[in-house]
Amino acid sequence: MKKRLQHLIQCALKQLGITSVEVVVELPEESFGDIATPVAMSLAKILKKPPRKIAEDIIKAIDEKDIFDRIEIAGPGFINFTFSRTYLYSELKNLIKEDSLFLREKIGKGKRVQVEFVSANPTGPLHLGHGRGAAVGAALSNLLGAGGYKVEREFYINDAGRQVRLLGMSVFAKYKQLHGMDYPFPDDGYRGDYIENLTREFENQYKDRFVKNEFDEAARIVIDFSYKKMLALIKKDLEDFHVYFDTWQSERELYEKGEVLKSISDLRERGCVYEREGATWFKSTDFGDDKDRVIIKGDGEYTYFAPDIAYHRKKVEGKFDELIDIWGADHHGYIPRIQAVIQALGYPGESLKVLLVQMVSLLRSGKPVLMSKRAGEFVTLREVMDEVGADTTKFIFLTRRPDSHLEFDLEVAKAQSAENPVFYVQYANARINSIFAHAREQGIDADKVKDTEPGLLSVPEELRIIKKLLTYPMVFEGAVISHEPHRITFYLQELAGMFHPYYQRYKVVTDDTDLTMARLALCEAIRIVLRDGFEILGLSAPERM
RNA sequence: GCGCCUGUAGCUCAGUUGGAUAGAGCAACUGCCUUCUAAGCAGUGGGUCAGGGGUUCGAAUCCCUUCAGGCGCGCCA
Repeated sequence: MKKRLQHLIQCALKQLGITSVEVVVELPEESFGDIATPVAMSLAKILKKPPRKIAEDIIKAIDEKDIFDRIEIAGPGFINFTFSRTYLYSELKNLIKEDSLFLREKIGKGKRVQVEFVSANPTGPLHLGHGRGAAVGAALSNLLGAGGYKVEREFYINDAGRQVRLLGMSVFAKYKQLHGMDYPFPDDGYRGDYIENLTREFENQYKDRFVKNEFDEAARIVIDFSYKKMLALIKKDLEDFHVYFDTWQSERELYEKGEVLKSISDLRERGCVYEREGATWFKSTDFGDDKDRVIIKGDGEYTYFAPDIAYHRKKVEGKFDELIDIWGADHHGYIPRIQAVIQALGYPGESLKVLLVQMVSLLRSGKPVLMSKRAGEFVTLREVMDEVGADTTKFIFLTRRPDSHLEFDLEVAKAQSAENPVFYVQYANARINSIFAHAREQGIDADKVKDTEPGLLSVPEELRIIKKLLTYPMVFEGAVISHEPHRITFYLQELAGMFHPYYQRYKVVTDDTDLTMARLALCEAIRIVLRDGFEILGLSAPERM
């Protein structure tokens, strides 16, 4: 629809001797028309003519006027187009016939993109902030996949370094204590019920095998046991949240394969690494960072940054055309140094797009829920899923821009779980489903909707819905380009908001067979679009509610 | 102190990357189940788009500035 109009206007402009102008097309307020362009206004400056006069000339030069009912100039120089019914019907038929092919603009053209998200430390269960990252990352990945990209969803596992070691130490201390020994708990150790459970599981498997050992002697086994259990827990949480990954990149593997060493010597050869005060530094200030960063500490240990250099080196040197990292906004200060690494390796800093997902502040009845990881007190994604529901939780995340600060009130969310907009949208799908079931009971061959002529659809509600359906590809395209899945969410709410009143007012299945078929066709089209949206957003599409 | 994000209806948030009279859900109030599912529908009220300047045909949107909130500025991760 959009492309067709752009093409028509482009041709008209060519006739007027104007080329190389981008034709902006937008959806106006309904009373003005179905689709509009402000192009005459933006040409006013260049042509030094009044915009309304330019608009007139454009309209005169447009071919194929028959797909429109009206073309009008309005306001300061908008051109508003209203489609003819014939055109709407034929497009509706195409939609039903082509299904998702009709809906999804193939913008990616097979380009390979990697989306890395969640990447939570395997030291405990996922919390709500991870949930937001998961919902957004999954939806964005699905969106890009639908938009013609080849998408790889990656989870980076921090299975080396201090945090998993600390996890192991925490479990080890608890294990010793379990055996009645007085053993110091690490200062920054992990606490909480899940550590107790983990310790019991560990004891269950190894009995008293390590009671006489110091931590270092058992380190590898305790650490591995613990983080693997935690990782399994995380995987289970994600699975129940209906979020899936294609690859799991291990940090430890980067060490073991020598990638960390290699990437440092690579940077060294490029003259971007130096020694000072016993430490090894990366000269990130050469690439716009505000200070240089330590890679290897004075005590010979790697910083967190070191494997990240290797990791992102692997990314940029990999097979991907585009790279997207989704991070919590609290890591935003980390962007310049990672992009410095990328530039130091000879790639443009924009090779990596970092999408920041803002903080989630958790409330209960308006009061902040204080979360202390240290004390092991935090509300997990699982608790919220259990309390509020997975679809509802996701929907709350997907009705907001990623960069908006989110207040998640458990009580409100729970209260809304009955009234949540997600059900409103899913209910539309369920209703359509039962309409079809009913139609079949009446002996109607509902499978024929694909060949039905929708010409009998004539009430205003029907035409409005058809027009709405036909704008989906535009909304979809905008969502893909801007990396904003939430646009789909809002669209679905609007579509459902048209369907429910229609349902209330008109019966689909009546004695009039032809009209019934036409209306079933409309329902089928709505269902196709709803399901497409659900699929992208990672929401379930219940057949009945 | 510096950097990033945010500020839109009582509350939670959209606003098609600069377009026309700023929208939705919740909350409040009034009605609607003998009908393909009432998780629904019809209706009412609700705004100094944080404040102030600027850019232009046109600003919630872009620039400057003030205020308010969040986050970040380690040889932590």
